[in-house]
Amino acid sequence: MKGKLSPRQQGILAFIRRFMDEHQFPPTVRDIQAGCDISSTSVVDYNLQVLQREGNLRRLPEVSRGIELLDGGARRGFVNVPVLASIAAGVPIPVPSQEALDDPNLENIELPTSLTQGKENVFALRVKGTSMIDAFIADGDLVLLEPVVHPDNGDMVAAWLLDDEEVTLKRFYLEGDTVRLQPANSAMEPISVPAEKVAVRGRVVGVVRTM
Amino acid sequence: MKGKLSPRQQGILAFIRRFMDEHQFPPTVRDIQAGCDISSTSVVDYNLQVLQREGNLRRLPEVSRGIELLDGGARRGFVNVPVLASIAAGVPIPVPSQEALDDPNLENIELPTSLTQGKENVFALRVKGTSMIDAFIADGDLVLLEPVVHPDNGDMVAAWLLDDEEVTLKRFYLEGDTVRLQPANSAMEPISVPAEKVAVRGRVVGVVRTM
DNA sequence: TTCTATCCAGAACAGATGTCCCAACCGCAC
DNA sequence: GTGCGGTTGGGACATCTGTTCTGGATAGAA
Repeated sequence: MKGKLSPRQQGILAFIRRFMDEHQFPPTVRDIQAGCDISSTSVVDYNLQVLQREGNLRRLPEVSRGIELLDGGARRGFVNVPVLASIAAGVPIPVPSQEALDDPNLENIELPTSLTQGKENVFALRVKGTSMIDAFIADGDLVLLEPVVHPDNGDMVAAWLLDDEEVTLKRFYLEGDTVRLQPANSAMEPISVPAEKVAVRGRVVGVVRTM
Repeated sequence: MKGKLSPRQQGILAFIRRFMDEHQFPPTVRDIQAGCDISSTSVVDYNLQVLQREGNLRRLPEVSRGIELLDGGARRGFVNVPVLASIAAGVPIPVPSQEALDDPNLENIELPTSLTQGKENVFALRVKGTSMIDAFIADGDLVLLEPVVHPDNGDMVAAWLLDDEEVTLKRFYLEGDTVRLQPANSAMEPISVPAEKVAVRGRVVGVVRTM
C-alpha cells in the first residue's frame, strides 16, 4: 500500500490538502486540473485512481467532490490518537504495531496537539479498575502515552512488571541495576525491581477523563 | 444577524452539520432536499439564502456543494473552550459572562466534542493546589465544566461554600433543606451544608491533565 | 525489434447540480 | 374581503462535473 508516488501525484495530494484547508470541501476534478496545471481531466481521474489504489484517499463514485483524504484525516493542530486497549492489573500493554493501527474497529479520538505537546505517535489506553489511584487516575480515564522504552529519571511511565505480570503507572528512577518505581502519591511506598524485570512501554503525557 | 430561524431552516442547518460530520464535504441542494423531506430544490435554495442572510453559512455561487458553515469558525466536531480562571481554595469561581468570553487575553483550548459530550457553553478552570485530590484531580489539571446552577443529585459539581469562602468539587445531593457534598474518595467524610449556603456554578463534565 | 505497463492529451457523454421562473399557499394587517 | 411579505411546489435550463473513449508517448523487459 506504500508504493511511492509520482511528483504529479504528490502535487495533486498537496493541492487537495491546500484546497480543503482553504475551503470546507474538497476540490473537483477540474479544480485539481487547474491547480496543478494538468491538461486534461482524464489525467486527474487517472491519478486519483492511483492515489485511491495506494490508499491515500477514497473516492465516492458519481459524487461531485467525492474525495475523502485518508491520511489520518488529521487537520492542522490535531492528531489522531488510537485507543489501543484497556489496561488493568494483570494485562500487558500491547505494543502499537502497524496492523493494530489499521484495525478498523479501533477507537480513535482526535485531540489538539496542545494536549499531546506535539509528540508523535501518541497512543491512548483506557484504565480499567482502580489500580492507578495513587497517580490520581481513576477508573475509566484515558491515559495518553508516548512510546518510550528508555525513559529519563523522573518520568511518569507505564511499566510492565514481568514477575508480577502487572502494569502500573509510576515515576521511573534507574539506580544502577535496579529500577525504583515511585508512586505519585507520596503516602505510598516505592517499589524497587531489578532493571531486567521491568519493561517500560511509554511515558505518560496526559490524562483525559469524561463523566 | 440573529433573527430566529424557522423549524425548516433549523432542520436544514442540523442536516448540513450531520452530513459534514459523516462525510468530508457539504451536501448538495438535492441531498438536503432528500434529507429534510423537502419537495423542491427551490425551497432548499430559498432557505439557504435565508440562512446566508442570517449569517449561519456562506454560499459560493455556481459551485457544487459550495456551502461553508460559519458557526464561530469552529470546525465540526470541535468546540472552543475558554479557560476562565484558576480555582483554588478561597477564590470564588467567576460566572462566565459575555465580556469575559470576549477578553482577548483569555486562554482558549479547542477540544473535540467527544470530550465535552456535545454540551454547550462548556468552560474550563485550571486547578491550583491540591484541594481537589479527593476527586482524583491534581494540581495543574484542567477541569471542564458545564454551567449548571441546579444540578441533579449525584452530579459532580463545582460548589462555592459561602461560609467557608471555599470552592470544592464534590458529588451533589440535595436532601430537604440541606446539601450533602460527597467526596469522590469514599475514604473521606461528606459535608452537609444548608442549601442557601451553597452556590453551584457548574457540573463537571471532564478533566484534562498534561505533563 | 515487439510487447507491456504507465502515463498523458483531447474530446465527448450523461448525469449531477446550482439557479431561476412562475404559480400557489398561508398568515396577518388593514 | 384586499393586499402583502414570507414561504412552498413544480419544473426547466445552463452549467458543472465525474466518467469514459480513443489515441499517443515513453520506458523498460522479453
